[in-house]
Amino acid sequence: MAGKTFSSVWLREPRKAASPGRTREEIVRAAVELLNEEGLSGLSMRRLGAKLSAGATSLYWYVANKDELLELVYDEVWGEMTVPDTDEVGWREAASVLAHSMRQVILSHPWSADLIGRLPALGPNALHVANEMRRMFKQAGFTGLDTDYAIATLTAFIFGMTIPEIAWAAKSGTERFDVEQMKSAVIQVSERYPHMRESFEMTEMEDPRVVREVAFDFGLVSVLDGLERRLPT
Amino acid sequence: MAGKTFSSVWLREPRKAASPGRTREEIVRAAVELLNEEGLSGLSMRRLGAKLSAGATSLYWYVANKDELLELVYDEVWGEMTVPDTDEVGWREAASVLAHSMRQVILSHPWSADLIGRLPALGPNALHVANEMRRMFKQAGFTGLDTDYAIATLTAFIFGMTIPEIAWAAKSGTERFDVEQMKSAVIQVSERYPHMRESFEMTEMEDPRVVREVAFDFGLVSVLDGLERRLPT
DNA sequence: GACAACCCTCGAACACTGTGCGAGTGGATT
DNA sequence: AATCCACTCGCACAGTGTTCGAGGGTTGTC
Repeated sequence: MAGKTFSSVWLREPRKAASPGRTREEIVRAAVELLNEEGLSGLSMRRLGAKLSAGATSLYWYVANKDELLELVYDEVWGEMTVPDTDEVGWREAASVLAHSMRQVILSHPWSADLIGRLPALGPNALHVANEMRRMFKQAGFTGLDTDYAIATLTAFIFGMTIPEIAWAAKSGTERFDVEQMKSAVIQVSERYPHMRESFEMTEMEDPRVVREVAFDFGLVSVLDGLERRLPT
Repeated sequence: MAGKTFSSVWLREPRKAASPGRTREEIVRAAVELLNEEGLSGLSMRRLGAKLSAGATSLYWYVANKDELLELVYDEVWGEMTVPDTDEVGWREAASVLAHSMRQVILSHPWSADLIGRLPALGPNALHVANEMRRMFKQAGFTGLDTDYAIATLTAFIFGMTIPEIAWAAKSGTERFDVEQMKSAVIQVSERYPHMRESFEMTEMEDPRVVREVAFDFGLVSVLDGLERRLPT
C-alpha cells in the first residue's frame, strides 16, 4: 500500500533511438511477435531478450519495467483498429464497422484480452481511436458528457463481449475436452437450474462460432438502438 | 501448445471434508480475506498457507492447483450478487437492480476484475445468477436463443463498464499523481486530438466517481432500451 | 593522440513464484 | 498388532521481474 504514483510510458520522454543498435520499436515488434506465437505467458524479459540475441536485462535501458513494455504492445493493438470516416457512411454504419473491427483485432491477438481495461490506454493509437469515436458520436448529435457516455457504453459492450469469447476459444480451440464428462456435469447441473438446461440444449445444436457472431450482432444493434434513443430530438 | 484438456474444479468431485482439520471452505474463506486485504498479487500459495498456519504445499491436497483455487473464490463473488424476484418488480427494474448489484460487488472486490471473463464461471453461484437472469429475460418475453443473447449483452455491458473502472480507481485511489505532469501531457496530446481535449476539460470539473456512476446509468438505460426493442411484438 | 563523457550491454544475485515428489505422522479399521 | 489411509510438509526445480555495478565501445573535447 505504499504511495505508488500513477505512471505510464506515455507520460515521460522515450529514450532516444540514436544508435544503430536496438530500438524501442524493434523491441516492441519482437514482443508482439512473441505474444502472437506464445501468448501472454510466453512473454518474459529473458525470452524476449533471447529473441533479440540480447541479454535479458539489456531491455531495461529502453523500458522502465515490464508494465511499460505491455503498455507499448497494447497501443500497437489499438493501431490495428480502423475507424471508418463518419462523414461518408453515417454514424450508425461507422459505429458498426468499428465495433466489428475492434472485435476482430482482439480475436486475432488473444493476448490483448488480458491487457484491455487493466492498462491505461494513453498511447497515440488509442488516443486516435478515442478521438475518432468522439467525432463519430458528436456527428451523430451527442453533446457534452453524453458523448463520452456513449463511447464508454459502446466500448464496454465490445470489450465485455469479446474478452470472454477469447477465454472460451482458448479452452475449446484445438483442445478436445471430455464430452461425456461435460454432458453429465451439465445434466447434473440442469436439475437445479432448469433454465440453463434449455440454453445448453439449444446452443448445442449450433456452431459456437456462429452463435457468438450472431450474439455480437444482436447486442450491437441493441446498444446502437439504445444510444440512438438518447439523442436530443 | 500441448493438448491440454478443458478442466474446471466444478467438473470433478471435491475432496471429502471428513476430518475436523482444514476444509476447502476454510481455505477459500481465507483466500478471499487475503485477496480483499492484499489484492490479487498478494495471494500466493505460501502466504495463504502461512495465514492458515499450514505449509504452502498442504493446500494442494484440497485443490489441484492455483487456478482451481481462483475458480472457487471467483464463484464466491458471484454468490454476493443478488438477483431480485422478477415476478414482483418487472423485468426492467429487476435487470437494473441486478446490474447495479453486480457493479457494486465487483467494485468492492477489485481483485475479481482480473478473473472475470478469464475463468470459466461454472460454480453453483454463477449458475444460479445465470439461471435467474434467464428467467428474467424469458419473463420479459424473449424466446429461444434471443434470451441468451440478451443475457450476454447485458453482462458484457456491466463487466465491460466496471472492469476499467477498477483499473482507474486503483491508479487514482489514495495515490496522488503529478497533476502538472498530467496536465502538460494532456495539453500536448490535445493538439493532435482536439476532440479529446474537450472531453478532458469537461470531466475535469466533475467528481470522477459521480461521472462514472452517471455513465453507468446512461449506458444501462441505453442497453435496456435497445433490448426492449428486440422483444417480439 | 590522450582523456573524459556518454550510451549501452549484461552477468550475477535477490527475492519471489507455482508445483512435483516422497517421506512422515496420526488415527481408525481390521 | 498390523495395515491402511487421510493428511502434512520440507526440499528442490525451474522459472519470474528487477537491481546493481562492472565493463566495452563510440563520440567529443582539449
